Amino acid sequence: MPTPRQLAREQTLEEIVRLGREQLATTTPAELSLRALARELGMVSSAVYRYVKDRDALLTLLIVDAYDELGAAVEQAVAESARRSPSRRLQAAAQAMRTWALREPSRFALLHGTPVPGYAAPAERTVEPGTRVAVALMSVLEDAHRAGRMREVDGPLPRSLRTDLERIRAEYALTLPVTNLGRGLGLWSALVGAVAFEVFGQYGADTLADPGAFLDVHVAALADTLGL
Amino acid sequence: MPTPRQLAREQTLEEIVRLGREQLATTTPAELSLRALARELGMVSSAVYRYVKDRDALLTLLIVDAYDELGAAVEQAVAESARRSPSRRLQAAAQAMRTWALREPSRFALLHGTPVPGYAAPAERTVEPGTRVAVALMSVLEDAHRAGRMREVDGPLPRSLRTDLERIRAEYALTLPVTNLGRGLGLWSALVGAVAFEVFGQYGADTLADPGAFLDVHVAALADTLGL
DNA sequence: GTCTATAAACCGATAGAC
DNA sequence: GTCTATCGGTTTATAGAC
Repeated sequence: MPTPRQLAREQTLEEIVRLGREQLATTTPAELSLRALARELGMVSSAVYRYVKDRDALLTLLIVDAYDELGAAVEQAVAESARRSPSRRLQAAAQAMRTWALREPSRFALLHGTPVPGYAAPAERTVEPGTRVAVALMSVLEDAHRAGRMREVDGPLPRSLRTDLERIRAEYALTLPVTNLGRGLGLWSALVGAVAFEVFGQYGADTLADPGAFLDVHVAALADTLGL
Repeated sequence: MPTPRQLAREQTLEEIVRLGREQLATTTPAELSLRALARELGMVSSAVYRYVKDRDALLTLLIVDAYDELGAAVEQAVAESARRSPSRRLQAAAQAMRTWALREPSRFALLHGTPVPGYAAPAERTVEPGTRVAVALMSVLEDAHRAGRMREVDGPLPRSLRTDLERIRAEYALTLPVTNLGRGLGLWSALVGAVAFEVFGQYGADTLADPGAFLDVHVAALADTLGL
């Protein structure tokens, strides 16, 4: 039973996140300013501290918010493509990520760009949302494996890497071979890399007329290495 | 025939770049401060404007500097591994990039992290150094192709993508098939993505005990899609 | 080419009255 | 919970004397 007071507080917090997102549109995460936020809120600077402990807490709020939105977008793409081929599902996931990142470049940068010096995300709040995209990608691989649509890829793995992958496999109750899981992790970073290249403008201004089409081709090639 | 005046100026400019690099170690590119630079230089703030037009010019200086150093490191790895297999050469290039990025995380972030809002790199100064890594990677593929160690990968390419790739192929006087060139571009972004994941700490604190080993395995898989 | 001084902003964070 | 006032910094950039 939330008191009216708590409701108002909740609402203000949402407003803070909303305005924080807006602020990110024109500044870097490292330049986020509680004071500017207060201005927009129509509050005096010190009042904000009643809602947000300090600048780092605001950052955490925004990071979790962005991870959740990106994660939801990718999960939805994966769910909606459930009846298509694994390779197509990965393409759908990649395009969902790309679309979100192009619409929200600064929030994408908050997640995958330059870390804010001196800020360390609290693991207990950011790890779970931060892995949603990876988990969604792995679920595509896992589905493919269970449906017998994925061949085991070979290649000897260094011992420590095999150990790590086996731990992850157990943690998420996966059944696919660890070699494939390893490539899946590679896929994750490759996707983020490809999207970041486009969003951050590193391909060069007019190198690619249709980066979306390139991403599809790229993902198809990556799916191939995954035994799909 | 440089006058003593010009020599001194040159030296001061080098000092500015050196101190700018140091400043990047603790701040984000967007927070680079001409004033802090002046302090370190033992100059008064306004004096710096004699050497550097404004903050953006400093940024450009540092970006070109970083691109050149990273590019040289990767080129060296490619050159030194000339007699190894194409796949090994790509691994060497990837490790060179990783090593540089881990040693210079903030300069790596300057190149591949969050763009500075409001700053647009002048193409005529940054494009050439900015493509050195990509050119080095493509040279490995081109060498492999000419030595008959690369099979043509197939896969239909969308028209506009094929056109773009053919233009690039002509521009750099490459002979490898455009399909392979396309995957090469994908390799570039995938490498940057993988290194960024590690440098920016996105794999999670203790997910991988030996990220370097993972990168080798990852690159080997990518080389496979390249027909190597 | 270096200096002082200055304009005109900005920031995080806190104390303490109401 | 909100306010004023404040501490103790920070910045880009310019004008003008030397």
